[in-house]
Amino acid sequence: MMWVMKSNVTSIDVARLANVSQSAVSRTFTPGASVSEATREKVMDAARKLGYRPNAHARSLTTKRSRIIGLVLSYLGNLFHPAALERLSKRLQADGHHVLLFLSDNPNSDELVNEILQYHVDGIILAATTLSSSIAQRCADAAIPVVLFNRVMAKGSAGAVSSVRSDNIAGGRAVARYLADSGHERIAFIAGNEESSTNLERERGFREGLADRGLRIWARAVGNYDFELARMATLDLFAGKGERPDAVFVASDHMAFAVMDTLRHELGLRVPEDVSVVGFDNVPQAAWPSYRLTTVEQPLGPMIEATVDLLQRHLRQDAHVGGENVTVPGELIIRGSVRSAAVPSKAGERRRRITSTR
Amino acid sequence: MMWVMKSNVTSIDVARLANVSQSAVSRTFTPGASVSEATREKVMDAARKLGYRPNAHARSLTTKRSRIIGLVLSYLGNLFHPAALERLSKRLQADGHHVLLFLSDNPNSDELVNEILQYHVDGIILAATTLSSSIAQRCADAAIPVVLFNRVMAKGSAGAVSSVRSDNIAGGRAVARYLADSGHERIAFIAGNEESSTNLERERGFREGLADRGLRIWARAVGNYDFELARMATLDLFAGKGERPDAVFVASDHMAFAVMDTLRHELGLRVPEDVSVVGFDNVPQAAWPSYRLTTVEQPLGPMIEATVDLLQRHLRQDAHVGGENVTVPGELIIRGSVRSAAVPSKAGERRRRITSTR
DNA sequence: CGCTATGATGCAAGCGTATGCAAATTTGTT
DNA sequence: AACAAATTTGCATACGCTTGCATCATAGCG
Repeated sequence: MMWVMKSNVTSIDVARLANVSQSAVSRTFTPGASVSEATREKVMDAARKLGYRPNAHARSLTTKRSRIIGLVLSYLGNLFHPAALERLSKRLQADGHHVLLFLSDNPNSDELVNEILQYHVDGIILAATTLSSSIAQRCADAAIPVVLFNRVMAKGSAGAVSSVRSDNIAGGRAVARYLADSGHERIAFIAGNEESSTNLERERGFREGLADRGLRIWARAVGNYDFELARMATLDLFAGKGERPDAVFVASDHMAFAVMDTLRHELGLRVPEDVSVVGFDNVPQAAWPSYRLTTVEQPLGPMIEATVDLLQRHLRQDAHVGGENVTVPGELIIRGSVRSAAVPSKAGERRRRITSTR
Repeated sequence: MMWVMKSNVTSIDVARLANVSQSAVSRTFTPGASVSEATREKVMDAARKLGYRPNAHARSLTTKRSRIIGLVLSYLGNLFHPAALERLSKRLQADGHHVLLFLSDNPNSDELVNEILQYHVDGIILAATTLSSSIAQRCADAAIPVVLFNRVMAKGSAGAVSSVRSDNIAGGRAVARYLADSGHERIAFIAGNEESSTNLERERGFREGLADRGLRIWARAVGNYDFELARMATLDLFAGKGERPDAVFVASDHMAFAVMDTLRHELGLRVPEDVSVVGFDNVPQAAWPSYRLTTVEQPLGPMIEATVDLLQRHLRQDAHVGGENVTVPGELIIRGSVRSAAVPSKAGERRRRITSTR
């Protein structure tokens, strides 16, 4: 077994050893090809002896499929991203795909597009909130399917780019109603990246929800999905000596942690007694006892499934399928960061279905 | 500019349009090849017009270098991993490499090795704490350089596999001394994965450090680098009605958060007043106000540099360089989770150089 | 037993690029 | 102006694999 460690073992070597043609070797390693059981075994034996593995580059050169998916992220600091990355990656691997990872916060991504396309990836998943949409368009132009994860195209020509996201609008609205219904009046909002579709939608839903209850955003600041900036935003919002917010809706859990920490440890305020905090994403840390953050779930499982499904569908049909936008419903996860009549038991949490946007 | 979106533009198409040979095209895109300025421009023009990008697969078929690095991780739940992944990935990209990501907690990784090797990656970075060492060996046998990140080979034949880690032994020892010197007597240890080299070394250094001060581990439990298991371990350690630990050294920050949360929110104990907690890694969250965790730094910057450097060196010399083991020194980051005479100011932290192992 | 489906096999032509070699061109030198 | 040296260019082949096509062996059927 694998005595030879010459790493450039080719199908020809195997063929020679097995006394068959090179095609036979190729066929044994091509699922669904026509090979008799006899030769298949001869080939496998020889292959094992030589430590042969088909060369993926040569293969994709002829088949024009690389079984590689390009995955683009901006950074992993926001805890939602590693979680998404991990599950996406494992899911794709399970499907026989492989993930070429691109980490880039540089929206001027001519470079990026080039490098991705050089590898003739079968598809691209764009999970970078901040990347310009033009990159998506350029990839789609190159006739390779693109699906936006957790974001949508700014507007205009959709091309062949699809998207998957949770229902940010409904989520924002649910938060607004929940906060209003539990008696809050001076409700602040801390935005993420103001350009991002996620923030836009969450804020919009939030505004609408407040309006439904005859309220409006009482104060607003921008945290740009960053921990430190969220801290500054909090200090801003609570700076004056006069009236202060009695609740803050934060556009991401990651920022919400900063907000809670700042409130508690810098401003000496209690959460939720003095001020309520709600986040968005439901990252694992939101359930940690230090935070017990009430938040809107982004249902990773369904989002991943939808993403992979879209990709698969694009791959099967060389017919140019138009872009499709999937919205997955989430739930409001009620933990302990909001003051309300009925506080859930110490470590418990309640889940509340979010009614669809319209 | 790029009117044509036929994606299979080849160097031949470009050659035709530019009135040169295919070789000329190839040469313009090969740094260091011999092309006159005149033809280079003709080629570039044509290439731009057609939207040409060299096919990476074809290229690596002939050059036998893919500019792809395989990066293997087990999971991203432990916050040290995403941080490492992000910086590694960006560093490699900056070097013109690309990252093929493999997420796998399955140590029976015949599959994994196969899939990696099919892509003829230029090198492999193994950052999965739990993966069996045999996989490293098998890759090294295939004559492709392997560097272990944040872990070392169990033992035995080193082959061409190198490793980079921080000085876990010195770190563990520094914690022991620090805890002892600040007056703790009943010092507990919560282990990570007991097989992992990181845990082995940290625990060993810790034991040695305690011995230096005439102490020994007062109680011990296993958290297996998992949040929930660390919680259980904590409950275990503090179960009895009698004497309890007055300090806990936890083998990773990620588990340390669980420990602090459990101590504070389930057991009603104060940190650091009632019990001190020290972690390992210095992940970003360790600095968050809710935790202010005293911990041992794993200096990501230097570790990344060392890793990339090793890789580069292996790539340059086709001569089979033997394995090299790099150990990067870290520092003890003193924040607020340890009771001591001099508590650092509210938000501050002190850094203390760790003297080398020997 | 002969004839036709059916499946297994081999041949050879690509897939898109890099590169050694020889020819052609430019440059430099006297 | 003539020749040597240096540089640029094109030709042709190789990289390792897949796949259409033709051939061959086998089995199925009347």
